[in-house]
Amino acid sequence: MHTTADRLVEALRRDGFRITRARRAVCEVIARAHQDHLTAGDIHALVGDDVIDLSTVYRTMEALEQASAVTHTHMGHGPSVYHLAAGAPHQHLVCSRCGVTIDLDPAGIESLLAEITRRTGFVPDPSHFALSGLCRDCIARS
Amino acid sequence: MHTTADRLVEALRRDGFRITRARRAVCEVIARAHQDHLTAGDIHALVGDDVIDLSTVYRTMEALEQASAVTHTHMGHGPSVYHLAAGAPHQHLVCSRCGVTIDLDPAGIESLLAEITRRTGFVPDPSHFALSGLCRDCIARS
DNA sequence: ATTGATGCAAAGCTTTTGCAAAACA
DNA sequence: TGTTTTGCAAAAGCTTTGCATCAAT
Repeated sequence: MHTTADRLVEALRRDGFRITRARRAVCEVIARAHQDHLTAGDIHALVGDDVIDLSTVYRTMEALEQASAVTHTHMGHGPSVYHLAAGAPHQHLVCSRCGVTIDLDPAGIESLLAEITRRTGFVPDPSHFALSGLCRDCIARS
Repeated sequence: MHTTADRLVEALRRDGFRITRARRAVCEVIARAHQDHLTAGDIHALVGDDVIDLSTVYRTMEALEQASAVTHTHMGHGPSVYHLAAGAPHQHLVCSRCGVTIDLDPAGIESLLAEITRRTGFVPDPSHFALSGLCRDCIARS
């Protein structure tokens, strides 16, 4: 039985990366919090600020992205967030007033993304940038 | 007959901002390049690096946004871009391979946005973040 | 033994801020 | 004159990089 961390480590190995203590630690942290969106700083703190360097976190995430094991999303202001590539990619909605983020299941917007492709030839990657706006609660409050 | 620059200056005045040489210069630059997406650095260079300070550009853009005369869009990597608020807001598509940006007529995505609102109560502001993906040419090349 | 990865420190890039001097109303 | 704005310089926040040392294969 493979844990998620093991699968991440395997992905790195498969892509020719060496397996180090730092990389294993990062894999364990992001596997454990696999539902969350973690910034490089979050990952650094979870591994332990004094255990590995922040630059090593960035380099490890770069390796994991190259191995197609994780992706990152730009959230506008603030830092980018990383999440596992496994599972359906989703669109992030971020409220410009209260900052809450919502993960939108891609199922319902696929045909609409296809419409963009039909008109422009452009194939969107909805998971790479968040979509800004106002959440239901902030609208209700205004 | 009012020029676009005059209209921007008026918007500032209407909002209680003082009209200074620096602000007038910024208004003229962004009015002249009204179709383009300019970064703060672009605007600074167009006004003249030695004419006003870059921080003044940022502060002027903040004032213009408060006056609802311009908006800014996050393009992911690179700096944010500013453009006139006049005219229909549009979705920016940015190619993650070649960097080209495409302005998508909002008519093409209204149904997508309405669908998101129907499901989540979230009202997206499509002009505030770009949408990443691959452009037609980069797809053809691969 | 080779090659790749790490830590550290420094820098890059975009954006923000504090403050005294200058400009506007 | 009274307040706002500017320039300058510095810093903040995120991310990248150079390089000598260390670890993995």
